[in-house]
Amino acid sequence: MKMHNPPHPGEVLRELCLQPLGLTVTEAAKALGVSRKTLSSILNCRAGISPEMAVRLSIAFGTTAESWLSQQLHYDLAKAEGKRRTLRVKKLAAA
Amino acid sequence: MKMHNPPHPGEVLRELCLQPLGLTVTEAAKALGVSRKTLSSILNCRAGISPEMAVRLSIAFGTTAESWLSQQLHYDLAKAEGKRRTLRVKKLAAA
DNA sequence: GAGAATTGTAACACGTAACGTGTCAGGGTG
DNA sequence: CACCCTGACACGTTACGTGTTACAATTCTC
Repeated sequence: MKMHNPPHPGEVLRELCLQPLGLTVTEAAKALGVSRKTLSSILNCRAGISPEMAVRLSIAFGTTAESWLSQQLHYDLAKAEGKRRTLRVKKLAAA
Repeated sequence: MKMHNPPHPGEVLRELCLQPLGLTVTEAAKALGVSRKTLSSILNCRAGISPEMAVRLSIAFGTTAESWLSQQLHYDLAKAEGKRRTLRVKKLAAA
């Protein structure tokens, strides 16, 4: 069940929301109530989906905020898991 | 299926991990490889579970990192949803 | 009761992240 | 050519996670 290469939510947003509707970044940013740069950063994988942004997306595109944050979670988690072996942690309970 | 009052992961951590094992904050912090303050902030709901912390918890307590981040997600989301009506967002697709 | 351990928390510093505004260069289109 | 869209950058603000240090309050132990 592990996602080895979870896509950045920005890619999904662009391909599943903006492109099908023929929306430009400028238009979408305006509708979402954020700056063009903010949306651009997300679309280009330079920023993550914040909880507030997830709610904005859920309003604009009729999806659930949870689905966006869940994608972001798996993306962030994949990176954190990559550092698992570098963390010095003692086991406190049965693994 | 909505979680109206998702508990802060810190409460869960204290009640389901530290207390059953009789661990002090100092001991647990040392085992996790973080400062006492960092763990204390989480336990007292002043800080969230970061992806790296989730991995640390998964190692120490034999749980999954995803479960911790998922709890944090729902906690953060509940707060963001509270501001849903204050966000000026235009609908771009069918709700 | 006295001393030690535990805990919460405040102050300060640092790195990172989200967000805004402004600007600029390149590409497409009227 | 002029205009719009886009990506990228600089700068500033705000917030958060983390560490260190320090202090006060509580609790445990002798």
